[in-house]
Amino acid sequence: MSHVARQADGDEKRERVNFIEQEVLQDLQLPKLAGRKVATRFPPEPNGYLHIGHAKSICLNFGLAEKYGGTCNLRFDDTNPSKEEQEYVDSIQEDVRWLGFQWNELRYASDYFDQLCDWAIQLIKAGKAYVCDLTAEQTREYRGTLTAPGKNSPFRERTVDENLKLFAAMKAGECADGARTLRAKIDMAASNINLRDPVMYRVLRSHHHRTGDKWCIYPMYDWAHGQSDSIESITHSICTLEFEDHRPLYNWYCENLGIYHPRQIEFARLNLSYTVMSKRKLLQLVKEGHVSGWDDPRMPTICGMRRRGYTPESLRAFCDRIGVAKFYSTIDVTVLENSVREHLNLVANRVMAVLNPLKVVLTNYPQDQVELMDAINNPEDASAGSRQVPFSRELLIERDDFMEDAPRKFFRLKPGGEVRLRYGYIIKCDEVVKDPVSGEVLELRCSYDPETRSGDENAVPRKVKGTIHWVSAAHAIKAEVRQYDRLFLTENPEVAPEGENFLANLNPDSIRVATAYLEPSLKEVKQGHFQFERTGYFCVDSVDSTAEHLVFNRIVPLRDSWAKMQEK
RNA sequence: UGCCCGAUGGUGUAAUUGGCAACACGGAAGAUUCUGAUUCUUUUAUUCUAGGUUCAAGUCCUAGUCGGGCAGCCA
Repeated sequence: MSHVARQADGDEKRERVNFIEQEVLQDLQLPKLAGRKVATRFPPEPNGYLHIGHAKSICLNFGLAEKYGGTCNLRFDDTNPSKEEQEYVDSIQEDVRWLGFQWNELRYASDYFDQLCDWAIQLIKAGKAYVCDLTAEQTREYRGTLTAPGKNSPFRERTVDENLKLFAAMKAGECADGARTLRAKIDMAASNINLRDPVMYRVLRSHHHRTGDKWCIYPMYDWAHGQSDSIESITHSICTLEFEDHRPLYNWYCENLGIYHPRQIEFARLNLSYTVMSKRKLLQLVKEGHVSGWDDPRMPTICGMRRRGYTPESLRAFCDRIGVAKFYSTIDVTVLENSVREHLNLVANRVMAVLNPLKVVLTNYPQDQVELMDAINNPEDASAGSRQVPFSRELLIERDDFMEDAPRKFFRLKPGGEVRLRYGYIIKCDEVVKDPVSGEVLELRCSYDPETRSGDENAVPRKVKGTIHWVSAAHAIKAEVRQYDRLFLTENPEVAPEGENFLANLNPDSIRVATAYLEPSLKEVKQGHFQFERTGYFCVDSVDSTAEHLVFNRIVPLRDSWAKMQEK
């Protein structure tokens, strides 16, 4: 009912759309786009794994198409074979699908290499492109600086015929790598450096993951991207802010080629606190073994988050929540974590698991008796049903749930105190057994109140302040539990002490492995997300967990207001 | 001493395009609770600076401040 009310409420409110969506909606009214639906593309370079920053772009591009009945292509920007690999092509497709999106068409910039080449010849013939023999270093010198204009290349005024001939030679493999380039003839004095006769083609002998050894010249990003968009009839080419300066060039190519001209719109890429996002740094973490791989659950990669147990729904909700703007902002990781909790709370079945055990003996409970207690699987979802959990004389509880010298506000077990065992009985702590030497608490001897069985209609309605989870010692199954924490200690890992880099900020305690005791219902589990009651959300590790050796990853802990209180 | 872009509560984004600054998250307080979870209620706090235009400016103009991007044959 409240759901309906909320919806009705929402209908009355103006829908909030980001600035890109606004522009798109307006553009669609233009005569140029008459009768057209929005068409976007997600254009990753296959030189690394996708991360949460890409998820923002994916949600934006695919989301826009989805929302307005348009289309979104997945296009690999594979114009630089020296850095690109099939492995990445595969993982990117898997990640996009996993996020819940379907591309209209799967394309590659390399699909357009022939067309691009024809267009280059067209520009040469129009006197708008020339072959340049300057070395890379000379090219840089001639380009000028941010404050000083460049000067024309001595090869700038070659004749059309000569350019045609030389470009053919480049293409035919008659030039050494780096010996020549094809450049657009624009303006060496332009205040925008991208317009100072940008390189269109470089000579590069490198095996391409799709075209093999067919080409020895490869187009630059700027020369490929806009035309690829144009070929695919993209209406809106959405990219990150660093390409803002490239927009005039994007436009120049489309205009001078006289081809359909999509509109490029830029937005600020995502920054997350306590993590790094650059491909170079992520690669370094992997290569140097600071993490176990691209899919290490501590990585901000999509595959890392997937293995960690984050759900596509939560990632999409997160991307929705952070909005889209041109302001370069940093989102606090807790926003991500809260999105994850929000979804998991709805879908994750509850189970009981003890991470740090303390033995409890119920002295007045019959020696060999075992009761099966009914436990609700998910209070948020009645259809999830219930299960039975064995209860017996010897139990394991969480060590943190007992305190010998407890403060007033401590609602859990203390000497002489009472607590409810979740789905069990109320018990009273009668005796604390300690190691005479170390003083360590070895076990608790308690008595249970047989009149207080959970769910029993005849039970006496007693209330106690606290409820704790437990497992039956004899029935519990062991599992390895990996409790993850943030990979970096500092909010912005890029800021490192003098002479050091981001690695100095690595959290040495970002993974903590423990042996946990789980209720037996988890015995045959192979996959899935669970809430370990009162502890956190956990998932079966997709890589290392086996029937003989269960491994769980902590996705995210539950909110803990007790811990927060203690901090004060 | 170039060009381009940006600046709204603690954080992130809105503001019907010049008309009462709002939404979410977080924080705080409380209620409910057999999870110190969830849920619910209440509450907190905002337009970078200085001028100008206007009945009216977060929005327009001018200047400044601060932040970011750009000098790959990377994307």
